[in-house]
Amino acid sequence: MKELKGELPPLKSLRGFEAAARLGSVSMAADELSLTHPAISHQIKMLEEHLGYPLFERAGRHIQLNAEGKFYYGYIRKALETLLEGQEALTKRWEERPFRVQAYITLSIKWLAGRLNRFRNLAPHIDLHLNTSGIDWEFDEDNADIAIIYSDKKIPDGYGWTSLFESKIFPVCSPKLANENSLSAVDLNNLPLLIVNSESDFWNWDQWFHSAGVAHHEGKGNLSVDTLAVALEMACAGEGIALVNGPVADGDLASGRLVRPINHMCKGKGEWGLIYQENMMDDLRVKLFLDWVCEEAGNL
Amino acid sequence: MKELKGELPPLKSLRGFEAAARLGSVSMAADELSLTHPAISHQIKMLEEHLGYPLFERAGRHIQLNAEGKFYYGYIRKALETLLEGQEALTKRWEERPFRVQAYITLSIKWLAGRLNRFRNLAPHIDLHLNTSGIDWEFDEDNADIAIIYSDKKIPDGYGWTSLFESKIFPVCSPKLANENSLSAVDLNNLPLLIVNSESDFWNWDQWFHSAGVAHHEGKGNLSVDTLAVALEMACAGEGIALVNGPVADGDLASGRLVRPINHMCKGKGEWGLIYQENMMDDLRVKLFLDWVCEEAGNL
DNA sequence: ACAATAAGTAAAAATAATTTACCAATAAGC
DNA sequence: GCTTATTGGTAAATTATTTTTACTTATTGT
Repeated sequence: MKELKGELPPLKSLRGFEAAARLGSVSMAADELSLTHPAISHQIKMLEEHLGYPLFERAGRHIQLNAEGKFYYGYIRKALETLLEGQEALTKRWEERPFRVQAYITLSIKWLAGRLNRFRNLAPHIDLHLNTSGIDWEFDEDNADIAIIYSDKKIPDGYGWTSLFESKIFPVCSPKLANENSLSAVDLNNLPLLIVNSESDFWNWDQWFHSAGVAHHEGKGNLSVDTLAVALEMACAGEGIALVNGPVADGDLASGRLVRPINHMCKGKGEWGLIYQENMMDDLRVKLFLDWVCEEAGNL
Repeated sequence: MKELKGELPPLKSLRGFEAAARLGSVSMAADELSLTHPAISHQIKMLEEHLGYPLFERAGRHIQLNAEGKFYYGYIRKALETLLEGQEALTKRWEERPFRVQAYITLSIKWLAGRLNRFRNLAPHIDLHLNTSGIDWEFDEDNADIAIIYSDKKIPDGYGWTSLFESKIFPVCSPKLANENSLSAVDLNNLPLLIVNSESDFWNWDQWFHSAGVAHHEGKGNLSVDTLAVALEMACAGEGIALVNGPVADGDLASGRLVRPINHMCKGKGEWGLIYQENMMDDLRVKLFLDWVCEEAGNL
């Protein structure tokens, strides 16, 4: 796109010119724009001086556009209308822009997926984009407006945090596997564990065994997967024991697809919550989503 | 036309936004507009604050329009282009606007009409409008840019005056009438005089007779007309004697259609000249016309 | 002729824009 | 890997612009 060539008129004077031209009166224009009449008079003078010739006929105590003024008015009016139109269209576009929610894939499948229809009923005008593919464990503020994450770090300045679930770490497996085997923590070492290939899962298993007073020695027949969602599905299928942190197994426990073979539970270092940039609190959609998630989490 | 509704953006910031958006750089925009980069930075900030959301993505030390910014840019660009386009069209229109010349009907017929083609050759781009129908004896500044008039008044402030012809008052008639009659001023009282129904013509006859040392007594067979041009035509036809002031009979005297029955001539109170508003001297067309008329009048 | 209304003008006041001087972040060069 | 140059952002100070106040002129209506 090329550079604009030509000297633009004094832009501030355009409003005054438009109003005075339309109303045929300096005083009325001043009233409309909440200014005094000399201000309008001066604005018109500036514009006429910029152009080099008059736009109004001063007949007695009234002013009226002359032929050139009438001709010019059309352009000014169009330009100002374009500005307002653009602003309006932009605002509409802004209000309809996607609302980007970031959540881990497992939480999305096991907790969000079954609930999101309720949010969409609540706020059908919001164009929600759920982003689960983020490689990042942390809040990706460039690609999300809000995120549900598990964090054990201090929330940096400029970010808001709303707690959702406390960290509850416990093993789950299929009812069949639980019934066929004994129920002490030590015995888990002899069953196939479904290990998720992440630092936090390694830490969680260690922590759980440690808090149960049992040494965690790498058992045989363990399976490593890269997503908890997969591990849970395998647990349902009786392939082994998965360790969950938070609400991701709640649905399967309620339906009986999974059970807790041992009641022991420990806490992780962090907690589940919603994270967002503080200035996003002005955004109505953030407020709505935040309240809704809290309600769903039973955390009012 | 209805009032513009909606709050316009800070108009001064539009130029800065346009340049920065187009160039993708605050500094380059500042260079283009001969400002410093904080000025552009501030303009952009004003615009973003007015809208309530950002238009640029700040990635490191570079800026780039975001999706909304790109969308908005189209409108801003269009509005600014409309302003420039209007200005250009207006200037063109202004330069091509009619050049309005006021002249008495008789001078127009007897002096201007035969010469004007030369001016049109000289300045073919000028859209000359000759106005002779003005009832006014004086300069009608609302309807003319320049006028050729006879004036015996002081030229008011704010007006320019250029002398053309001195006042020369003398009688004319057809050669036939002149040859058939005696040639003394007294005798004119006995011939049919063609009196133009205007104060100045009454005064001219009186003045002429008085300066010739003859009493002017209302003769018989006089004819009153309302335009000197008609009186001159009647004089050509031998109907009587007309009195002229200035160059209006020069053409007919040269061609022999009219003669001066008596050589006596007197002066009126004023002179012929060009009158115009002083600020019109900036107008090239006024200068051109003025010079041309002076040349035609042999008054260089 | 007089008051009332509208617009123009000039100086003062108020407001807005720009610059200067600084900082922070990034990219490039050694 | 450290330094340097470039780019953008910020805040206070300066400068420029806009607006107002107070007054004048001109016209309209009574």
